[in-house]
Amino acid sequence: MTSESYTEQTQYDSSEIEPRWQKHWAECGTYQVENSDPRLHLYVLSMYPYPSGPAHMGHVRNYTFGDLLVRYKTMKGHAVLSPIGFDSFGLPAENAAIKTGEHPRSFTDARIAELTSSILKIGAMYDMRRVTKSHDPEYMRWTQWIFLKLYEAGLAYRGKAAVNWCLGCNTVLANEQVLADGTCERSGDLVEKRELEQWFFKITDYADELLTSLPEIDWPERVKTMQVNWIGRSEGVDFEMQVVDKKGQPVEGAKNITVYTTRPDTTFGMTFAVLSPEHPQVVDLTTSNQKMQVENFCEKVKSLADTERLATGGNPEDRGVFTGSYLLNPFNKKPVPIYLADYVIMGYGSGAVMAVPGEDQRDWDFATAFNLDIIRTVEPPPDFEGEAYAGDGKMINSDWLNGLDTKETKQKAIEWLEAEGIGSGTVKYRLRDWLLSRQRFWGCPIPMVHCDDCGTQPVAESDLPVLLPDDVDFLPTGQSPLNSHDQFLNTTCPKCKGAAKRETDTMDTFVDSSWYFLRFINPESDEVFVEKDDASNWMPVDQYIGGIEHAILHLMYARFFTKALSDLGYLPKDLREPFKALFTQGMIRHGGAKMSKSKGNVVAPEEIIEAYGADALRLAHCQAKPPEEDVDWEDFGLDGCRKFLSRLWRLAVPGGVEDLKAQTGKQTASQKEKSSDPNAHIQRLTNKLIQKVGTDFERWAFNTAVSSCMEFLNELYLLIQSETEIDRAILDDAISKLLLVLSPLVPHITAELWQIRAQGTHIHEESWPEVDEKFLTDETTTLIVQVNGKVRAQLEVATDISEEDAVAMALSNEKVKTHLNGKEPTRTIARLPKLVNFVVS
RNA sequence: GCCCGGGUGGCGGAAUUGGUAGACGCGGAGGACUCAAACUCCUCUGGCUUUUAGCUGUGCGGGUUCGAGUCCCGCCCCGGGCACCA
Repeated sequence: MTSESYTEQTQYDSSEIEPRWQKHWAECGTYQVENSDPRLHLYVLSMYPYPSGPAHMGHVRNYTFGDLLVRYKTMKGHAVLSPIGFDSFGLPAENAAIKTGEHPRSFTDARIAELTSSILKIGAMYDMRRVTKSHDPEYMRWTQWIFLKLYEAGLAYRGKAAVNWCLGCNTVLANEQVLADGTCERSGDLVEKRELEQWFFKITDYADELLTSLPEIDWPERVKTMQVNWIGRSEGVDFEMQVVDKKGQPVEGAKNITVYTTRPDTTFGMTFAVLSPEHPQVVDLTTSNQKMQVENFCEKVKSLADTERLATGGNPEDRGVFTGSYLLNPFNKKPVPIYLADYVIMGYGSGAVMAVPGEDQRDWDFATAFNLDIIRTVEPPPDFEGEAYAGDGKMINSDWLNGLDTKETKQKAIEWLEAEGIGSGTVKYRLRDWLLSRQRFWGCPIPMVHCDDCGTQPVAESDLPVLLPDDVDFLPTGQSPLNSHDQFLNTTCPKCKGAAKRETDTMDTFVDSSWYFLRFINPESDEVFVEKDDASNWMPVDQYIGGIEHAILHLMYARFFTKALSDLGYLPKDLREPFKALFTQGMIRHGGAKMSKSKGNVVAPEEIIEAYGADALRLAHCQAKPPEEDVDWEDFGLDGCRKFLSRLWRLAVPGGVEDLKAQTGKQTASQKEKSSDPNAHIQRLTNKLIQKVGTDFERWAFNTAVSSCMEFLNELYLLIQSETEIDRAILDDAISKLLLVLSPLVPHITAELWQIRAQGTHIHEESWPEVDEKFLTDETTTLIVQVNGKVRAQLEVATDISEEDAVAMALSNEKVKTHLNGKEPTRTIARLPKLVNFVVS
């Protein structure tokens, strides 16, 4: 076959090439790794997808980046663990069941099949032997086992609390799943507070470590900041105050009130105290003539929705009420009135605060409304008046603290309270325990049993997993069908063997996703959920990739699980963080809006793949924007990407070079400056390309990696079409290297070209090409000549030019002469071989 | 209010250490090929002007420096997170 006829016959046809290679990779197990692999282990993981059907563009973006990294790191000689699984429990399957009657299991299995098939069409490769699914009985068994271990350790408990109830989902939610406006993050429905008995994980035990170990992990700053905010650590002091009468005389039998403050330094300025209306001592503290008003106020607060209550603003007079009682300010021994206010909540600190209107704006507003004293204890800047001063400064009106600055006062005040035996420095967190019960069917059952005689008992390990029944009617009752399923419900008590009822709550699906990355390591084991030694070899995940939407929920929970399981001895002692590095890819929008069915702006990846090919789509994802930024579908240069691939094909296909060269006579030859030695030039460009693409891959700069490849290809086109004589071996080597560096990015076309160029090997078994340093050093470079900082000339000079020569050359340049205007430079700055700058006055 | 990002041509973006601002792609203009068109290939493409050249230009105002998109100070705008949390 002559080269001409080859190019004519084999056009670039992605729809033929891509499925063929995908099949080949799957059959050869190209991206399967063993735990015992002797190469350096690397764990690259994309976030556990919820199977909602065929992949959407967000998935494509995620898996394109992940796959690129897996392939690149494999070329670099690592054994890369690249698994995938499915977060297959959750509400959509159950809602569908209520609508159609189809069991969530078969519904979910069908969605998983769709998602798997479309992920493979992207050309993303995984070790498919390691697939896990949350709803798999074997997986459920270990989820329940972990629950029991946490329960034994006191890290899972049942407790009564005012919890978030989503009216749309008919279940409770974790604090993390409620948005700031009081709606459900999933359904958008209103969330209300209900007093219920629920299961919790004691994540607060780890509040401190979750915070302090953040600096050690390589995560985006903003994700870490979000976690810091969410944990909400504050340092302060708890101290007690005595209940007194108006004159400061102790009230017989009254219990002391504990307040929490972060500003003990300002205590001399406390002119009143405020309790939460839910505070247990409210009734005792209310005097008879204030009784009516207090009761009315508490009623009103109770009727307020959480969102209304937490809303700032409103009339301060309507937001509080006097109880009639007083507390003794221990610093100045003066009585201060006790008020109730809706903005003080029982769930934080002790539900009681000291009010220092001089240094707290909220207290200032309250004091103004109720005509209470305002005493400044920190000297505000001059001309500062009419509002609270929350900044630092010198202490005033504070007796023995006067004259000190804010910071040392704080310390002194805490020491004094501790010495007096009425208080101690404490640290508080905003983080609450993780509420994990869900009143829904399609989740992992909580393996507990309620016995009338023995109370709540854990299911025996040997009886795991507790499975979900198959014969279930899904009715729109708002009740989990488990509540009315006798066979599921009735069981025997693991302790007394008497009749007992099963727990009908299932686990939050975030429980499933808090340990799945561990299961990938030993997916087949029925002895352990993960082998400690293997976990030690693979964990932590070297590169985790996913969306910013999981910044708090999933990422915090998974960190908690890892720490807890490590402390309990089921994971290596030194494994304290699950994800060493995290990359959060940007979201995809379309026409400025989030892609959604209701907006009708969804772009189906499979259609794009049909029209342009998976390689073009992958390329477009990498090229359009830096991967961490949000990107609009309208900014995807699919045509440009497809064009690039066609140009690559034309060049690299056997006979392509000759074909291009044949056009030269008819074409306008390249206007670009011809290099004195085109062969050396190509070798230099080739080696620079390898280096550039490699470092760009490492630093997640896929957009510039693509640019460099395009630039390189353009340059080859020009060189071939110019009259220059090029050594064919050097040119072929350049093309081969281009294919190699592109192979993680566009795996199909490069595999095909590699094969038809008869390289004799499979490109995805090749190593990353070595950079030959000797080609990196340029002999000449462009020297910039500036006069007063403005560019006046560019000179081609030897890279090792001396300062003397450079300055002489620059001075003899006509343009430079013109701008020097006959004057002697007062100063000459030389940064060789890049720049010479003459300063003239 | 506090804490993170970010602001560069018509558009997406590049500039990795303070040293040619606008790489690469899209869009646009012109040309070659063609009977013609498409494809393909080549050239040009921040703005202004008196266009072989000059001036100007990276949200705004200052500053440091021989030199600032990059560093410092003060603002404006956009995106995100947290927020009566005591």
